This record gives sequence, structure tokens and C-alpha cells, in this order.
Amino acid sequence: MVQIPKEPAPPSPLQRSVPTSADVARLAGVSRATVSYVLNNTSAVRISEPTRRRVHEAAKELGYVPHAAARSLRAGHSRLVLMPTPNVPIGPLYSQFINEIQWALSRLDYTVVQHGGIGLRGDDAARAWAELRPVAVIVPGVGLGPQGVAVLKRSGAKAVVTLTPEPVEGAHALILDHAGVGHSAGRHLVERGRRRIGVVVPEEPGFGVFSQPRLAGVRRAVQGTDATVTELPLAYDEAAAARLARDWRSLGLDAVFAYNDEYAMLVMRALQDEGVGVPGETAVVGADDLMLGRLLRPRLSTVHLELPSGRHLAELVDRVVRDPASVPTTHDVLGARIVHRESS
Amino acid sequence: MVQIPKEPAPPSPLQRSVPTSADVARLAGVSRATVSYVLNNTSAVRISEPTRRRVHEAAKELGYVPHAAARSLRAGHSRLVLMPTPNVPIGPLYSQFINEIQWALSRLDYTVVQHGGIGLRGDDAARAWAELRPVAVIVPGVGLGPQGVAVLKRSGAKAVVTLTPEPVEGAHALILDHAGVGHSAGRHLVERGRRRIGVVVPEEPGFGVFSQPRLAGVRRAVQGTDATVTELPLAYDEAAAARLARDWRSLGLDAVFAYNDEYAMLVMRALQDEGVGVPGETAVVGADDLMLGRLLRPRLSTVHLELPSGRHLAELVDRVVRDPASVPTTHDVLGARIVHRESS
DNA sequence: TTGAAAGCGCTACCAT
DNA sequence: ATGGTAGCGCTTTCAA
Repeated sequence: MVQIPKEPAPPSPLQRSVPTSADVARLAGVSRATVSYVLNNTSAVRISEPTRRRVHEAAKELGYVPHAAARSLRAGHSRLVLMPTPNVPIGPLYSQFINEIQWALSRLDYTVVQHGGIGLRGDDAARAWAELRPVAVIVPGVGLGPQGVAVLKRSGAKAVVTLTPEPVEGAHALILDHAGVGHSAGRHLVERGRRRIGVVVPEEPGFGVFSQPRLAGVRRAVQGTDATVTELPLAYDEAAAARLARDWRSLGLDAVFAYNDEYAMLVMRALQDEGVGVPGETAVVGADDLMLGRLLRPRLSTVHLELPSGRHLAELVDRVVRDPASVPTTHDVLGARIVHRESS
Repeated sequence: MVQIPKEPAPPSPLQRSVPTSADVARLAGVSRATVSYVLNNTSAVRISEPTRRRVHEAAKELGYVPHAAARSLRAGHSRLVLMPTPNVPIGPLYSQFINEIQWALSRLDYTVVQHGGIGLRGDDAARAWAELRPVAVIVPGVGLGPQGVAVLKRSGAKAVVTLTPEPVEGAHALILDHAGVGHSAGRHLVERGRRRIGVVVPEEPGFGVFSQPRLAGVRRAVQGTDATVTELPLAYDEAAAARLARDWRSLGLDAVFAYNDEYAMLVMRALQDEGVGVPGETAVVGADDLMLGRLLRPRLSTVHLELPSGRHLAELVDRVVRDPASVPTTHDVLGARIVHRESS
């Protein structure tokens, strides 16, 4: 990139700086206003056909691309929808979900962007997002408090939608009932006569926000019964699983609820390799209802978590953006239900 | 959001519009310049401690967040690194990879953003990215031609890094050798005496850019031998796999290379349910070396694809951004190697 | 039908 | 030590 230093250089075709609408105007022999009218085909103004052509040709020749920042600065708003990138490796379920949202919002003419603010937490993260002046923010997982919501709204975000276990003051909340996931699993196991339930919790950092509510849900499910709940921290790693399996019989458990289907597979495989019968000796239940579970033998019982459809969520966002007052800050709770197969 | 229409209203504390640095200046009783100096602690200028305090307090009280667009418009450049979101559901391998990159680039003080431009293809996508004036673009998968690279560079992108099977003119290319993946698998199967190789290719749209090169690699590996290659389109779906397995013996194949470990599991399970012995009757090889494969029985042979470390990639980007000329547009080829386990 | 010009929020140069 | 101010690229009245 050649930097032309001080003197205003005569416009040369070889000039390597970024073309602006003024360059297009100059080349087409019209004003910047006309360029804007043509390229946005502003309906309020009629431009003659020859002029339009000249402008389009000039733009193409220069490889002109409008400057989004300048545009939205002038307009006073953007069509940017921001989602923070979760800072844990995501599963196929969530990956699919993200894609649906992006697709649906694209159809509504929003620009969707995932913001990779690793290491920023709480209000710092919210401030980082607010700098981009998004018109809406969709926050999965936790880490956003009422403060953060306020920052975003003050910065012009019309809609803040959270996908968390708990509602957040000021935001439109879709309650992902992780406790409900644990509760479904726990109740199912108790009903099937299990009494000593282990709950596998990932050791990897960052999963706690999901795994702890799930664990709490299991605890709630066994209240009033004589069943017990044992927390089992586990790394996603063959050796760790083998160690757990080796000690299994001394733990005296007759059931295990794993954080999700992948951890469930890890544990089930280790148990089987150790000669522990599933479900005879130990019942295994996973979560997220991945394809994976149906392919295991025995087929894996799991908890299906109902995510909102991308279309649904996109329409919610759009409605709130268009008229924030029209949509009350609903707290829709998304259901979780057990899918009983063979492992429990 | 209350819009104050025409008349310049007296500044009211209840005013709900987005606070600017001018508001901060007014509240602190200083000029906008001073606000800027303080909030960016500009070292070239010394501001008295009392003034600093007043500015900081005013900013906090108003909930002031700087406007990134205005800032980068003024500065003439941004620290934005853009990655398009792949429009197919991503696996754990890639998800992990993305996270590493974001982490590493965050450390270098870049803002990383994934752009969800579903439905935009080729140069349209490049233009959409260019509107955001990123300082660098990292493009996994294909869909970006030399034209697209040119558009990005003209718009001020200092670095364009592609992660594709083929180098792209003008970009710094890291060659993900998908053909090499297929080749490793094919050669391995031939060496183990297999002669009639099926290759499972996802039916879902969007995978072709990876699966076709992998298929081609297998074809290349069997050249000069008497082995044959059969393309097997397959949906990621139990019923489809069962159908394939039912017809398996009439196909007369003695080996199958699946698109990745997940498809391999799907196929292997269906074959086993049909009574087809693995690896006795049919060898199975997957790809991507997921944890999954080690948990299957028999343990899944797979092709390990070497992705660059996030740190490595981030440093490449940073070096190119700092001095584009200093780094030649290298074409690093990333290796693929077979991991032989029990299924082949 | 087209052009001149103001101004979005911010930073950096030049005065004071 | 602080303030005035020009100008980044764009859209949109208002005038001609």
C-alpha cells in the first residue's frame, strides 16, 4: 500500500489508496450526491439513465466498496446484530443453531457478526460489544448482568436477547432451562429405581455455567427420595475416563448422568471396557440428543433440550428492533424432556 | 429512545440518546479534545490529575462508550480481523481451531469477528466483508477468487489468508490438503490389500468443497493398481445408512473411506447391525481424528489433518499486517497422515 | 436532474 | 495544560 504523503497528488490510475465515493464522482464527472443516489437507488430522486450508467461503470472500474462505518455514522444506526462467540468448543447442536439464526437474520437484511471477545468478562465484554453500536445483541450463555444490558441499551441497542438459565433484568430472555435438563434426567433415573446417581461434570474451564445448573437440577429431582447424588469431575480424555471406571465399583453408584452425549459416550465406553454392565449394573443418561447417542450400543438415553428455531428467534429480534415497546420482555422457558432409549 | 427533533434541546439528565464524547466534555466542563486525551491516555499530552478524574467520572456517570465506527473512520484504519462463518455445521476440530485463533489474535490486540454472510457467494461475499474495512481477513473453505482478494486489498485489508485446498492468487495461502487426506486413506487401504473401495460423500449441500477433493485424492492413490473407487453419497441419517448397509454385499466393496469420523461411525454402526464384519469383511477409515474414533469398537482408523496452531496463524497475520512486503505469499502445505487403529 | 454543504463522533494538529 | 478546529466517508436536505 503506497502512502501518498503530504502533497495532494494528481489523481493517477495507479494510485493505490482506497477509493471513495468522491473518486467515483470525479471519474464519472458528477457530484458525490449523485453517486450516492445512484448506488443506493434512492427512490425520492430520479437520475437520468446515462448518468446512472456512468456512475456504475466508474464504481466498477475503481472497485469501489462503500464504507460501512461512515455510512452508519451518518445514518445514526446500523443493521448489525452481534452475538458473542462462546469461549468453549461448541457442539454440533449449538453450531447448527447459530447457523439457523444467521440465515434467518440475513433474510431480514441484518448483518450478523460473532464477536470473539475471549478473555473479556462481564461488563468489559458488554462495553466491547457496545463500541460496535449493534442494533441488537444475542447473548448465549451467561456473563451478562443488568449492568451490561444497560450499557448496551444506552449505546443504542434496541434489542438484547439472552439465552440463559436465568432471566436478565432489561433483556428479552429465552430461558434455557439447564436445571430442567438435570431434573428430567434425575427424575427418570429415580423412577427407574436407581438410587445412587453420579453426575459427570466437565473439568475443562468454561463449562461450569451449564454443568452446575444441570447438577443442581438432579439434586432437586432426588429431594424427598432416598436417592443420593455424587458429583464426578471428569476431563474429556480417555485416560481420565478409564481411571473413573477403574474406581467405579468402589463408588457404589448405580447410575450416571453425563454432562452431554459426548461425555456419556466417553464414560459408557470406559465402563464397558471395565466390564461394568450398562444398563444392568449402571444406567447411563446423556444430554443434547445428538445423532451419536442413537448409534451407541446400548442406545443412549438422553435429555432433549428444545432450542428455539432460528426463524423464531430472528423474528423476535426483528419485532423488538422495529418497536421495542411492542414486545414485553417475555421470559419464554424452553422445555427439556427425557428420551428413553436402552442405556437406562 | 427519545428523538429530540429539530430544536437543540437543553441537555437534560433524563435525555435517553446515546452519550457522545461531547456530552462527557460538557459534564466535565472541558473540551472534547481533553476528553479524548484522557480516555485514550495519550502520552504526547499531559493532563492534570484533577481534570483526568473529572473526565473519568463524567464518562462513567453517562455510561459513555466510544463509537468504534467514528474512531476508525477518523483513524483511517481498524484492528478488525474478519473471518467468514462457514455455512455448514462445523465439527469440534474446527470449532477448537476458531477459538485458538480468536484467543491468539485477541492477545495481539485485534478485534476478531465472524461474519455470517449466509447466501452470499464469491465476490458478493468479498464485497460484504470489505464494507467493514477489516485490516485482515482469514478465509477458511473456498469461495474466494483472485477477484475477491483484490477487492479486499483495495479496501484496505493488509492481510488476506486463505485456508483452502488450492492457493489463491494474491493471498497468503495455507494449503489444507484435502486431496492429501483422501490420498493417505486410499494408499493405506490399498497397502492393506483392499481392492474395492467405497468413498462416502455427504449428500448435504455445502460439503462438496471438502469432500470432492478427498474423493479425488483416493482416486489418485489407486492409480496404477487394480483397485477401484466407488462414490457413495450418503445423508447424515440413520435410515440412509441402514439402506446403504442393506445393499452392501451387492456392492461388493471391501473397504470404505468416510468423509469424516462422524460419517464413519454412522456407516460402521449400520454395517455392524447388518452383520458385516469390520474390519474382516469391510475396512472402515474416517478422517479428522476425533476423540470419537478412539471410543468406537473396533477403534477407528482415521486420517489426521494437521491444522496450524492458532498462535502460528495469528503471528502470520500480525506480521503481514505490520509489513505486508516482509512476508512473501507463502504456500505452506499442511500435512495429512493416516492413524492406523483397528477398523482397517 | 444535479450540486453545494452540513454534520454524524472522533482524534490530532496547532494555538493559546 | 487545555481549547479550537479540520476532516475521515457518507447521506440528505435545500437550492438551483
